[in-house]
Amino acid sequence: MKNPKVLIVDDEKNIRDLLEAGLKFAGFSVYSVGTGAEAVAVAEKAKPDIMVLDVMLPDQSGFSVTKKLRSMNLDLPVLFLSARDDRGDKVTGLTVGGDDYMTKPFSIDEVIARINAILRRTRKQDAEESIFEVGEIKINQDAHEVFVNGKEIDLSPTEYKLLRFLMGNANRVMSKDQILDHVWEYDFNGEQGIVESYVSYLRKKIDPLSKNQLIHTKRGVGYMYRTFKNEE
Amino acid sequence: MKNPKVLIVDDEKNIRDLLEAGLKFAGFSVYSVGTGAEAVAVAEKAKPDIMVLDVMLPDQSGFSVTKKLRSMNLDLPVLFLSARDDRGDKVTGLTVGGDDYMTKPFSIDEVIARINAILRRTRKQDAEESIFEVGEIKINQDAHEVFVNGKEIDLSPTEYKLLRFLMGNANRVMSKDQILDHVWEYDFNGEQGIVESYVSYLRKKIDPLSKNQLIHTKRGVGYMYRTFKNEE
DNA sequence: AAGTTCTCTCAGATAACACTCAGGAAACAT
DNA sequence: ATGTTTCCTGAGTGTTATCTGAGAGAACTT
Repeated sequence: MKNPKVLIVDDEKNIRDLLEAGLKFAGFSVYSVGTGAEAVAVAEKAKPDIMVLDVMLPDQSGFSVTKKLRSMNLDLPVLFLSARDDRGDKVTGLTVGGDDYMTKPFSIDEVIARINAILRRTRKQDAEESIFEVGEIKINQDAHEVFVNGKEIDLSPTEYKLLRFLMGNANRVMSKDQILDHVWEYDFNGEQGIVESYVSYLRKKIDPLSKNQLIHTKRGVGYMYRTFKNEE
Repeated sequence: MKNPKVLIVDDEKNIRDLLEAGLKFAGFSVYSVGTGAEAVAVAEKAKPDIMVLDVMLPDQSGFSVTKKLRSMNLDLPVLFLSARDDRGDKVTGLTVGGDDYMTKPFSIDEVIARINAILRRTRKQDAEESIFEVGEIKINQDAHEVFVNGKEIDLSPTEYKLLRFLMGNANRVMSKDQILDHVWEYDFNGEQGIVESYVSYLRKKIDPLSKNQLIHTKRGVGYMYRTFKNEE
């Protein structure tokens, strides 16, 4: 499948726009609605491959949306979103089969990663590996494992996300603001300094095992993961 | 048989939807009805391979449904569902032949496991063993026996389900929420702490007999059953 | 009826993590 | 060269995750 179709259902327009922009950029066809009723209508018409669904909607619960769809024989995997406080009241058994869910706030890249994981899992035929290899580093995204030239290194969740983001944009300078937007949660209000810190942590773990310098500083611009070395 | 057909009979729509979603994902063709009368009608027409049947239906008891079907020479195995309070009922007498039954609330994965067990039992020709082996651990699902490198260990039901779930998703990190959803009953509303406790119990029983560490903690992400050592 | 097993909760200890800050080094501009 | 900006990194702090043991209560055995 070339361009998987994603249906976003969330009543907060901020979040919807955020997701829409991020997912479009990641190569998905995006439909975006604010209510459960619209979701059912669009799902029926557009036949999306996956749905990103807020558990708490103004008109009905996300759970009832999936029920409605399933009763219409429109079976599609769901990535549920829930506010952190909804924790207790969530009806367990929500995530059957290949579904998954995450709590707000999230980072966009995390959403993309989970969507890809779900699509990979539900398309059983072409069960392509979740191996992501760029240059000297290989990431097993299912296992959250990172190998530098074959040797495993242990990264914290934030370090892992940062590395994945840089690798996903290899040979392209990413500004600290871009990194903050993608790697940190969408409501994070910190300074760019934290990016510097985490780049530092990453280097400390990667450099001892790498032949070339992999994470480059572009002073005044940002950072870049580089797979080859030419001049400079 | 590629896609066994399951007929779900339960008057509670929530449960029906839950089962439908879970069983569809598990690869079954699903028919779902809410009354005994419908059940008879659909069973006659669709010829399902197995029926999941609530003991207490609004129009008639589950028992009378099976009687009716058998009098019509439509013999199919049944997985009975009963509420916990129906305990005293003569449910035990109901299960003849390859039938089975379980009480609500259940975990979806348990339902799927039992359905597969029944189908395996009733299809005598390919009487393959229900051995499930991943890495150093082998599970006999019929006997509920677990062997670590050939030595049997004794697990409680919950420990067993947890291990089976992790093994079924080997080499993939499962979040505590996912584990809760799949291993615990559908209405369990407890905290993630219980997953930690049970992982701890499992390790205490497994680790003394295993060569490598099998259950890995991915801090901030979840747990993973691993079948290979990282090298390469 | 008494004992055992099992499930679940809770709480303390420990470790890991996220983040901030500040001094110093490096790159840049003038 | 000199001052300014930008970056690196170690130290420090508060927070969170994880592990584990103890114990209450339910359920099952004997």
